[in-house]
Amino acid sequence: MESKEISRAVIGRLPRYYRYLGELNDEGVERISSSELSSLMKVTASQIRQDLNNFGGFGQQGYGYNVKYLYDEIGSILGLDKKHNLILIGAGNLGQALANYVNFEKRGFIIKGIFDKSSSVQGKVIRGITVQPMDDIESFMNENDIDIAVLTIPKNGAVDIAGKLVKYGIKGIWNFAHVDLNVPDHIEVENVHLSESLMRLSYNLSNNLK
Amino acid sequence: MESKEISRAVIGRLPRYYRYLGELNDEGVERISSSELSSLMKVTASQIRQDLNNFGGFGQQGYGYNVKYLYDEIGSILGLDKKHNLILIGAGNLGQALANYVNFEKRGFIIKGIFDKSSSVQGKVIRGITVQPMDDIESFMNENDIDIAVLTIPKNGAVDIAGKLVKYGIKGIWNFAHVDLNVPDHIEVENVHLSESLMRLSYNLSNNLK
DNA sequence: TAGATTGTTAATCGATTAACAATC
DNA sequence: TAGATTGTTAATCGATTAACAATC
Repeated sequence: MESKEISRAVIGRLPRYYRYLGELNDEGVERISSSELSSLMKVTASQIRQDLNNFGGFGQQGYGYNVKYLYDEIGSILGLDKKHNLILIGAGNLGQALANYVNFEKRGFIIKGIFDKSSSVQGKVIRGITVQPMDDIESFMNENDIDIAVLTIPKNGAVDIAGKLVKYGIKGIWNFAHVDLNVPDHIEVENVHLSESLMRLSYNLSNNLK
Repeated sequence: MESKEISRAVIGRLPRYYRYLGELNDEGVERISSSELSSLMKVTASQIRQDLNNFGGFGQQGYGYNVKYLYDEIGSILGLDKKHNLILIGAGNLGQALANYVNFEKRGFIIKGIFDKSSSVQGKVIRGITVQPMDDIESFMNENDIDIAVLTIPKNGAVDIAGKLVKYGIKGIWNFAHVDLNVPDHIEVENVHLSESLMRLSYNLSNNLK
């Protein structure tokens, strides 16, 4: 869709803009300038204008940005105006926690199926969805229009399952397993490596010079 | 401890080095060169050597790096040779999932207390720990040597609680609440904003040009 | 119109990659 | 010693910040 390549750094900041604009909108704020937003978000106004101008001129000289309009625009850039059907692989503690996360559904991410290899959770109902065995993933994906798989299984099984998901036609994987998945280029992987996050905190605690 | 300032980018990569080295070590690999590790991790050998040399010369010309030694060194740089006591604020789905995450304890992160404002979970035992009311945080922190608070509560309460934690002497906050906490400079905050991660995936799905 | 603030170009800063002398 | 590979300097690349002309 976009012709020029947008840098990873810019994309990484979009959701945060989206969050602030959503809150401003909820508070009834109608317009905001890059410098007001800048002091709110603690980034430079220059960066905000540069970032936004990767996608088009959303503002108006002498006025600033219309909060609601910019919020919607960033939402659509992020693809939040479309529905995404998900399956959840791994119904352990983390999987169940994510399944129960209300906010995802609000943003158009809808969990359609839950799968687990352990027969002790199969048949269990989580958020109205019955946990199915792994072998049913293929037929489930054929019958449902699934975009995204959420991988909340231990690292050992993850690479294997990821390979299968690719074969079945998955488009994106939200990977909580503590491995790097090796999938073809046209599959998007977003990693959430919680233990790495905790290690960064640990480093900063040990080396805090401030 | 360190005198020169290490860039955020470098620190962000350390846990991944640590993971790969741990796996190599488990496989019985004794030595590795930057170029071997480079092709394994899909980063440049140059970057590996630059990154490591921020902390000292861990390698040997003509030989490479000793896997076990480098693993231990990075572990200690990350502060994983020390124990960290944690409290968990918010015993909802995500909080419980994290409490049951076995690997943290293995790395020296030990959950000492769990707190929740809802009386319906207070008294419940999670991983051997009884959920206490929020009002008990202060005395608990006085009696126990707590470094890190894990914030798994909705965004509304989070800023407030963070402020209190700071008063009670917390050193670091692992923040899963969907707000930016505004704490003094000497407090380390590591954010895990799951919905922002999912939005990035969504963006990449919509704009995948590959 | 005058004032405000964007969009955008230019300047700076920092991070990554390349190259190679040092050395095991 | 010769070969291999690091540690480190220099070159390149990309991202951030500053500045200002365009324009609402």
